[in-house]
Amino acid sequence: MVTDSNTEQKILDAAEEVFHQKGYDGARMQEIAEEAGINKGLLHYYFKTKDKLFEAIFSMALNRMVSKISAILDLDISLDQKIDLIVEQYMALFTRNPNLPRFVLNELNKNPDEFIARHFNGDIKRAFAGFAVSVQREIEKGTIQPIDPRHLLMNMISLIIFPFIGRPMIQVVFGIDNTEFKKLISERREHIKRFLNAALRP
Amino acid sequence: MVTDSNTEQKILDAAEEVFHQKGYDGARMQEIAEEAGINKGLLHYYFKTKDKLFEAIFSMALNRMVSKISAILDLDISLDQKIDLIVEQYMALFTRNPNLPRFVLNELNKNPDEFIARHFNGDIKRAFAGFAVSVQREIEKGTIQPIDPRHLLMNMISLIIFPFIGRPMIQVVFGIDNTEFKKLISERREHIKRFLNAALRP
DNA sequence: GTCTATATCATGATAGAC
DNA sequence: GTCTATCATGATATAGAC
Repeated sequence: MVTDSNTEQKILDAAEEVFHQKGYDGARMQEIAEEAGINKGLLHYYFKTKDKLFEAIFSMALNRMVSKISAILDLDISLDQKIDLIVEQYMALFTRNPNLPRFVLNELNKNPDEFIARHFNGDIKRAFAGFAVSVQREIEKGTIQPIDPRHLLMNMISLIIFPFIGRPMIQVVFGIDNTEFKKLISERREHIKRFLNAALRP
Repeated sequence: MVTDSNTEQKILDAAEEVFHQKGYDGARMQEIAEEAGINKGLLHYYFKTKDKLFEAIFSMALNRMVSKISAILDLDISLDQKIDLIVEQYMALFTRNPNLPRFVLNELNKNPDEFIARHFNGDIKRAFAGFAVSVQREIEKGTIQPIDPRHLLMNMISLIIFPFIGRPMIQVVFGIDNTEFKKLISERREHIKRFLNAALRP
C-alpha cells in the first residue's frame, strides 16, 4: 500500500481522534472530514463507508492495546520486572492516548463475537499461559504469596486502566483540576508498582 | 420491589435496558418502544424527547453508582470493614447490573461538565474527605502502611469495576465461557479483600 | 391513553464537474 | 484527487383519529 499523498494519513489521524472520543455511534463522517481539513465527498473517496474507516481505526487500536502485553509476558525475566515493564509502558501509552482503553473496551463490548473473531490472534492467550506458569514457579520458590495468575493479571490491568476510564468522576470526587490530575497519574506509576509488590510479598 | 405494570414503569425498564447496553448514541427510540411493548407515539407521549428519557435513566444510574460508597465511607467503622462492605456491595450491584459502570463512566466522559454539575451533590466529596482522615489515622497508629488515600480509593474501585468493563477481552484472554466467568467473578470478591489487606499490612 | 400516519431533519453515501 | 450538489435512508418528533 504505497499511498501517494498524505491525505489518507490526515484522514486516519482525524478519524482516530473522533472515533476514540465519541465511539462508532457518536462519530460523524462530517466531523471527521472537517477535522481532516477535507469534505465528505473526498472522505468517501478514500474510505468507501464509515464501517471500513472504523475498521481501520479499531484494528490499530486493539493492536496497540494487546501487542505490548503479549510481548512483555513472553519475556524471560522475573515477575517483578514484568510488572515494572507493564506499568511503565501502559501508563505511558494511555497518557499519550487517554481515550484508547475506553474506546477499545467499549466497542469490543458492543460486538464481542464479531470483533474478537476477526482481530484476536492466539498470541495473547499463549502469552498468558506462559505467564501463569512463571507465576506458579515464583509461588513454589516462595518469592511471592500464592495467587491465581488470572486475578493477578486483572489486578495489574485494573489499576493501570481505571484512572483513564474514570477520569471525570475522579476529578470531581477528589476536587482536582487537569493539572493536578496529571500529577496524580504520574505519581501513580510508582504507586502501582509498590502496591503490587506489597500485596505479593510473602 | 414489585414493578407496577403501568406504562411509565415499563418504559423506564426498557429504556434502562437499552441505554445501559448501547449508550445514548447507540440507543433507538424505536427499540425502546418495542422492548416496552408499545409504539413510538406513546413513548413520546410519556417522555417528550429522547433527551428527557435519557436524563431519567442516567440520573438513576449515577445515583446507584455513588450513593452506596458515600454512605459506606461515612460509617464509623474500621478501614478493614469499609473495604469489606465496598467490595461486597459493589460486586453484588455490578453482578446484577453488568452494564451499569460502563454506561455511567462513558456518558460522564462524553459530557463531563454538564452532567457533573447537574447531578453531583457534595456528598461524595465530603465522604472522601472523611475517609482520608480515617486512613491517615490508621497510618499513624501503624495498623496499615503509609498510602495516599486517593490511590487507595482508586485501587479499590479499579479492582472491582474492571472485570465488568473488560469482560469480553477477559474471556478471550483466559479462554473461559460465561459460566466460568461468573465463577471467576464470585471468587474475586474474596480475592480483592485478601489482596487489599495484603498490600496494606505493615 | 394508545394508536397510525406523517412531518422534519440529520447522516451516510453517490454522481458528476473540474 | 478534490470539490459541490444531491439522493436515500432512517431517526426524532408531532398531529390527529379513536
